[in-house]
Amino acid sequence: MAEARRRDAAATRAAILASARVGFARGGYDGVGVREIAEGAGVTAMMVNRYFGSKEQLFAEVVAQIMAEPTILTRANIEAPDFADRIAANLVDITAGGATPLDGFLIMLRSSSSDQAAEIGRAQIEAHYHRVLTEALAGDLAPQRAAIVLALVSGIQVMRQVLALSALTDADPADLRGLLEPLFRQLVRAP
Amino acid sequence: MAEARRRDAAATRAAILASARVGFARGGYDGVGVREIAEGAGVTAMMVNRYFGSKEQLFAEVVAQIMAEPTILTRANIEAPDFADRIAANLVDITAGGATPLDGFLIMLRSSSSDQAAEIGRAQIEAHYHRVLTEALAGDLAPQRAAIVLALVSGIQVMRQVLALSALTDADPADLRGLLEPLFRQLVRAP
DNA sequence: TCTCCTTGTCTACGGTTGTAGACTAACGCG
DNA sequence: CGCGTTAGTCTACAACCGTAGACAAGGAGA
Repeated sequence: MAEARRRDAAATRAAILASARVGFARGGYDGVGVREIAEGAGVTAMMVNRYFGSKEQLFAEVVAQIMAEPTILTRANIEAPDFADRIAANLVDITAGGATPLDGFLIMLRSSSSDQAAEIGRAQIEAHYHRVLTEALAGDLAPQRAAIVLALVSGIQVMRQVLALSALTDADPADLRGLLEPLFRQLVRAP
Repeated sequence: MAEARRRDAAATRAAILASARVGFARGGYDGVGVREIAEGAGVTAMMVNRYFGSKEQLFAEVVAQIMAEPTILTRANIEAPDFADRIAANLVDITAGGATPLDGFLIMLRSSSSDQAAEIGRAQIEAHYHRVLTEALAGDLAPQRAAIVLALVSGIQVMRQVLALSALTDADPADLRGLLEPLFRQLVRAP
C-alpha cells in the first residue's frame, strides 16, 4: 500500500477496496473504521464516501467481490469423484486447489454483530455457497447435507483462523486430511 | 428486567451480568454498549464499572460464567457409548440433554473482531472444551479429532443461529440426527 | 497559456463510546 | 434517633465514529 500514486481514480478505488477487504476480514464490519481503511489505501477518509457512498455500501461491495471469486465450491469440483479429497485438502492447505478460501465466511461471522452487515452477506452465502452445493449434491436431504458440509468447512476455518487451535494449526496436514476425507465422503453420498 | 428493586447489591450485580450475557450473545463484545447493558438491568451505566471495573472485565466474567456451565461436553457424556447420538441430538434440539448449549462459541465468534475479547475466550474454549474432549476421546490424533468435533459443533450452531440457514432451522430433527450421528461416531472412534 | 473538471485534503459537525468524579439517598447499627 | 457506610444517579470528559461541505491542486483540452 501507500505507493506514490497521484490522481488515479481507478487505482485509488481499487486500493480502498483492497484495504477495506483486509480490514473487514480482520475485524468485521464494526472492527475497522473508515479512517483506518483510508489510511491503508493512502488516502483520506472522505475518499471512501466519495467513491462508495458510505461505509455500508463499501462493505456490500467487498462482500460481493469476495463471494464472486472462485472457491472450492464450484460445480465442477463438487461433482468430481474426488470432491471429498479436494475439499479436505483445501481446508488443510487453504491455498490448495487454486481457489480462494471461503473468506466470505470469516467476514460474515465477524460482522454478524451488526445488523446492517449481517443481512448483506447472509443472502450471498445462501445464494453462492449453499444453493450451488445443494444442486450439486442431489439426492435425499441434499439441502441438509449441503448445510452440514458448509458447517464443517466454516467450523474448521473458525477453529484454525479465529481461535487458532493449535491442534489444527500445528498438525500434520496428512493426518488432518485423513480425518476429514471420510466425513466429507459420507456427506457427499446420498443416504 | 427492570423489577422494582432498590439497594440490593447482589441482585443488581446479577441483573447486570444477565443483561450483559444477553447483549454479548446478540451482538458480541462490540455490539452492545455499557449504557444498553445497564438499561437492561435497570441501572445506570456507571454501575457496570462500579461492580465489574470495566466493560472488558465484565465480558471476561460473562464468558467465564458461560464456560463453567454444564454442556454436552462432559466427561461422562463423552465416554458414554452413545455419545455420538447425544451430541447429535443436542445440536438438533439445543435444549436436549439438560445441558446449556455451547453459547460460549457464539459469543466468542461474534466477539472475535475485538482483540481484547478474543484472547479472553480463546483460552477458555481451549481449556473447557478442547482439553476435556481431547482427554476423553483418547487414542491416535485425539487433539485433532477433538478439534474437528468442536468445529462441527460450532459450525452447525453458526449455520443455525447466525446465518439461519433454512435447511437446518426448518428440517426434520430426525433427519438431521440421522446425518450427524455417523459423523460424530466416526470422530469418536480412534482411527 | 488559459480554463474547467476531476482528484484529493482540511476542518468540522453531531453522535456515541468507555470511563471518571462528585453528589444524593437509602439502609443497618449504635 | 442519629450517623456512617454503601448503593445509586448525574454531569462530564476525552476519544472515536461516519459523514458533510468548502477548498486546493493536478491534468487535459481549447
